[in-house]
Amino acid sequence: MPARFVRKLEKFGRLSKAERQVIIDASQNTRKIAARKSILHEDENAHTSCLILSGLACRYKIFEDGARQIVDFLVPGDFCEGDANQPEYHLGTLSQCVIAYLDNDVLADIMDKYPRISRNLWRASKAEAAVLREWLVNIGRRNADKRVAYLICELCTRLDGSDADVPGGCALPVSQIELADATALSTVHINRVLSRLREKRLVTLQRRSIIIKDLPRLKAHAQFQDVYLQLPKSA
Amino acid sequence: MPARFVRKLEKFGRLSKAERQVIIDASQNTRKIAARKSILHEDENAHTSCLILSGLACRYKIFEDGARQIVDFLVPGDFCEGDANQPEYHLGTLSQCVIAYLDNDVLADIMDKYPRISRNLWRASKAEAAVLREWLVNIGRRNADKRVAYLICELCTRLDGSDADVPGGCALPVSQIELADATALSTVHINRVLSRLREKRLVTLQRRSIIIKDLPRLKAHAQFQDVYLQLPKSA
DNA sequence: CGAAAGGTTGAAACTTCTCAAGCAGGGTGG
DNA sequence: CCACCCTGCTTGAGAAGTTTCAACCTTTCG
Repeated sequence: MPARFVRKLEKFGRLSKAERQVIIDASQNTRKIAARKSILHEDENAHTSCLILSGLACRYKIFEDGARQIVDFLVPGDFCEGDANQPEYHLGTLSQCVIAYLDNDVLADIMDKYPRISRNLWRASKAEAAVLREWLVNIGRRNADKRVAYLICELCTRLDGSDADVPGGCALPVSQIELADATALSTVHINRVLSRLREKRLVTLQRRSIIIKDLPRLKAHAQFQDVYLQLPKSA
Repeated sequence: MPARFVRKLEKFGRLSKAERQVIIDASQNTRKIAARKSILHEDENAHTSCLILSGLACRYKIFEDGARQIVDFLVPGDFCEGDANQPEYHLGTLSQCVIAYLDNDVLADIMDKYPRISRNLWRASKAEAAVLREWLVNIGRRNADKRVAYLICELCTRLDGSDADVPGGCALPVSQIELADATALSTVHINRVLSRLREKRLVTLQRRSIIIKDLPRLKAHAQFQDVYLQLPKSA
């Protein structure tokens, strides 16, 4: 595995480095997936887990009318799997991703062999729940401007360091449509919100990506506190 | 422990009955808590877990201006704990509750002794995340009428059987203010939504509680699907 | 070169919120 | 026992935020 993947994984794992390595070693295959593709095929959904090695992915729900709600972003180091109990939810890539796949049976064996893995998967899952709660509050109680700024801060923080091109900030491979799907706003309104953020020189826009050059300033503007992300203290 | 607690626990546990029993046996103490009280004192937050034996509780975030967002309900059988990484979040009761408390150190010992417990806590946590995703979608994408109906359906389903007074339905010990806090709507608007539901004879209102006599009809109205709750198939 | 996808802008409509006032019930102290 | 108060519920009217619709522009890609 290329060194840069490992570097990324160390920064933001919800599992420890050693635990991720166990999963990577047991992985049956690693695939490179293009942007905007499904991560799990229909038939894999119920019995396959995966570990994001690079790129940006998300979990989303599709409604009958085609509307979409993104409910979580997945960054390098995140462990995820399909859920047969949420059949309308899917995992998909936003940028090109490299993903390690693992059959759930193999995962069960690993958990038998390394009891700490299941305990730490529990911890990781609790961390995921903390992020979900924060999204809930964000969508439920913050107005459009703060909501968008807050979400950008979260994503940028979780991706921190994985973007060599923008030191101290990052380029998010997210279109305005996708940002609307994640914040539960219309694309038209997202566009107006981003225009205001651009006027304040907090973000720069490019087709299909959002560039943040001064993350600390955006965090101050969004009143963003990152405790809930449970980052390593050294960061 | 009274038999009715056990009966309730069997219906809706996210942990299996046996696992809950292990936790109950290890519990240092069980307390009866009045309605609208905090479940964990400030100093317990970081090192105490609990298991709801009866009653209805919730997790919520308090904002500086006093506003509140309820992010989850806790029903009998649910396992929960404080989270030092989300200092603005709290656990509180809505009705009178009986709760078993457990020190996290003791929980760690249990997990060493019964490896399956940690694996199933992981499963339980994933189930909790599924509920959170559904709340996110509910608040993000449904209009006030559907949102309220949907949430009532979820809560009623999770509480199913614990209300002997309303066979086939239930009485939710939730005020309009609390429902507003959970759905991210204003109390004024909740009142108007509930008036419409009452006109359609889908709910009956009492001071500080909402009574559903015909849950199947309300579910049809809200287009509520309960797969995500992962109920036992026998139900 | 044309088509498709993403972004931008304006105007009107709609949902929900806020403010404000009043009502109803339950509990408490005199 | 009554008066009062506090909390929760109800209703109206205006304001605010967000969506929808529609048109057009820009970039990318085949």
